[in-house]
Formats: sequence, structure tokens, C-alpha cells
Amino acid sequence: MTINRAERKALTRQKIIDAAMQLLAAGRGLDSLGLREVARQAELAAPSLYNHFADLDSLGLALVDQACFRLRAAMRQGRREMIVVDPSQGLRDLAERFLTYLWENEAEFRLLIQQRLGTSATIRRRIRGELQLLVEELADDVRSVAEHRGLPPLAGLGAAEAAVAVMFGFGVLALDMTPEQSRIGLDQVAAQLSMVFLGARALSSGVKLGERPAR
Amino acid sequence: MTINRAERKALTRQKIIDAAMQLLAAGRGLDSLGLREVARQAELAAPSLYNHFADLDSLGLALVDQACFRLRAAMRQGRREMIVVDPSQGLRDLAERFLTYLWENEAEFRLLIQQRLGTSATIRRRIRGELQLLVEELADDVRSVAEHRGLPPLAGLGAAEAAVAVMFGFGVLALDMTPEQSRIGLDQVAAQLSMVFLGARALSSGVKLGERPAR
DNA sequence: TGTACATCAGTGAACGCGCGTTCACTGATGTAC
DNA sequence: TGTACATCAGTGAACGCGCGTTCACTGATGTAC
Repeated sequence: MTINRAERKALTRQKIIDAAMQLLAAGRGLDSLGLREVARQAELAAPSLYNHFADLDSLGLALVDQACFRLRAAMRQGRREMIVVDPSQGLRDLAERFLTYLWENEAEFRLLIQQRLGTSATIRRRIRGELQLLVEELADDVRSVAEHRGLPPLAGLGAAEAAVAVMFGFGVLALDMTPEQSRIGLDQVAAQLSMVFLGARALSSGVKLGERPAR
Repeated sequence: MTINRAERKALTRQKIIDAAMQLLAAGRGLDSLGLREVARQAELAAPSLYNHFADLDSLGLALVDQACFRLRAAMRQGRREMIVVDPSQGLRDLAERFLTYLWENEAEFRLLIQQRLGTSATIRRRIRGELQLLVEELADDVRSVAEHRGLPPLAGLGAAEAAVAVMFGFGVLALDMTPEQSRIGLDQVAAQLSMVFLGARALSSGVKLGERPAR
């Protein structure tokens, strides 16, 4: 295992990113991270960071990039595992997977949610784009499940958008929950996801809100 | 208009809060606000702030309190105006009202959303509680509309929670939208709210996700 | 393979700066008589 | 009403501190011959 200069540099770069992420995991916000603080955590001299990042904003962007990458990777992985026996069970699985991701990547999720409204327009756009992809991929899944079961199509994109909003809203609360609280929350969020997709189908079928339900 | 010392002090206090809010409106995050910076904006000497707030955290809490107060006030006001001719129109009104609030209180909304995941557990709890109240009030409205129209009851609390998540999710995106984009978004979010409540009713009626729709 | 030179990640010292906080002080407002 | 004293919001100066950044330097790694 001999490593050359470029590889060593890449390792150091990752060490810096990891150090910053550790600080975020400790509850710090991206905006209040200091260069020297990150350097200290990474066990490097402060000026060394300039060999890897032009400034703190670049480091911030790198952190966000990593967080985006991992979120989508987790969801993609989840999608591969999704063998839909029963759609409502599928939604429960989805929520469960999301909760697992959340527990394992708390700091990154918080980073994404916070920076979605952060100072840097670049970062905001990056996150927004990434979440939009998430929504579209979920919409694809929904569409293909509907086809597979011979169900009529529905307004998948809007439903997926609502579903992601519901999940993320739950995620934000879940970060402050005990494990048992979040298990209870899981049932609730699964029910809410069902509402969204049931409602999307009803809406596509022309059911109006004011009418008495058909059954 | 003679004002005594206590009143003058209250005015200064508000001047400080306003100054801080202006900085937030300029895109700054609460975590990166500085005491001297706020003092400068408020046209006060830095030490003066100590006469009103023990530290920056206290000021932060005051800001969050004000934001919570205004959000609920806006929604309460909206609820009073809600004369439901047609439920789906009612939901559109709700979304529209929310968008109006958003435009007029951008900085406060951003503050609430960001600090919902912020460093201070006190602030997080405060915001969570406030949003929970919002959800419950919406659930009450939904319940009373259902009763009034002779519709069967539905899982109102879960639906309201999902609805608020959808609205806030939209709100976060709307902050970066042009007026016309957000008008388009308004239709989408209204549709998504309909999905949620339609789905809640279907769910209460025992409809399952995998089944073919009843009509 | 050995040698001479180039590259460049990482360092320690130093810089100027704005920060949060303290302190003694000012002077307008309020209170007691 | 007038006077003497108390209160206290706001101030300017000063403190020590950690910040981001620059710079010349080191020494291990890579390259050319």
C-alpha cells in the first residue's frame, strides 16, 4: 500500500471534510464554522486548508456536495430494495428507510435542510436541484408501481413532491425524538404518505373535496 | 405624547429587535449575527445591548418569539376570513394567505425554519410547540368544515400535519421564486393540499392503496 | 541504479482586525420631602 | 412648587482573544537524466 502525493492530498482533503462534518454533527451550523476550528479538528495547521479549499465557502460547498451524494445514494439503494407486495407497505418501508438514513447521517441531513435557506445562492440551488431529482425519482417509482398493478395513472409529480415534503417535515422533528417516539412517528408518517397517494388517485379520478365519499 | 423611562426602554428594546431582524432580512443567519453588528444597525453603542438582553441567545429567543407570534397571528387572521363555499377553494385560499404572509415576513419565516434545527434546544422546542399549535388549529378547522357539510370525520390531525408540511415545503422553495413562479406553485400546492385531505377521507373510509379506485 | 533538481503539501510566525465584555462615567428622568 | 437625591439607559475607552490570511520556509515525494 504505497500511496503517491496526489492520493495523500486527497486523503487530507477528506480529513478536512470529515473534521468539518464532525463539528456539524456536534450541533454547529455551517455559517459559524471557523477555518482555524476546522483545522484544529483535522489536526492540521490552519494555512494547510488553503492547499485544498480557496476559502470557507468552497469547503461548505464540498460538504453540501457530499451530503447530497449520500442522500441520493441512500434513497437509490432503498429503491433497489423496494419489492412492492403491498403499496401501503411500500410506503412504510420508504419511511423506515428514510428514518434509518436520518439516524446515520443526522449532521448531513441537518446541513441540507438548513442550507436550503442558507446565505449562498449556489448552495441553495445545488440542494434544490438535488431534492427535485429525489422527487422525480420517487414519482417514477410511483408511476411504475401503478402501471404494474394496472391502476390508473395519477398526478405523480405533485404527489411525490408532497410526499417528500411530508417525509422531510417528519425528519426535522425526528432529529429531536427518542427512538420510541420516532417509531410512533413512523406509523403516522406512513399514514400521511398513504393519504397523499390515495388523494392523488382520487383527484385524478375526478373526485371533488366537497362531495360525499364514493363508499 | 410624553413617555416615561420604562416606555423609552421598551422602544429601545424593540429597536434592537428590529435591527437584528433587518440583518436577518439581508440574508444573514441568526448564528452569525454579532452583538456589535446589531448595535451598529440599531444605532446604539455596543454595551447598551446589555441593558436589554443578557446575551445574544436572549436576543435570539426574543426574535423567535416575535416570529412565532406573527406567524400565528397571520394564520388566525386568515382563519377568520375563511368562509368556506367550496372546500377546495378554501384550501387555495389557505395557500394564498400563506404566500402573502411569506412575502411580508420572509426573514421571520426563514428564521423559524432554520432555527427549527438550530443550536438552542430552547428555541427548537419553542418553534416546535408553536407549529404544533398551528397544526391543531388547522385540524379543528377541517373538522368543523366536515361537520358543517355533513361529511364523515377523518384523521384530521395527521392530515393537518401533512398539510402544514406541504405548505412549509413549498414556502421554502417560494422564497427563491419570482412572483410568477410562485403563482404557478400556488396551484400545485393547492392541488397537493387537496390530495392530502381527499386521501385522509379515503383512508378513514377504509379505502386501501392497492385497490382500484371506487369510481 | 544513482544523482541532481523540481514540485508542492504542510508549517510556524506574524499581521491587522473586529469581536464580546467590563468598567467608570454621564446626564436625563423619576422620587421623596 | 422647589430642591436634593436616587435611578438607570446609554456611552467611550480599554481589555484580551481568536479570527482569516500572508509569507518564507521545510522536507518528503516525484522526475529527468
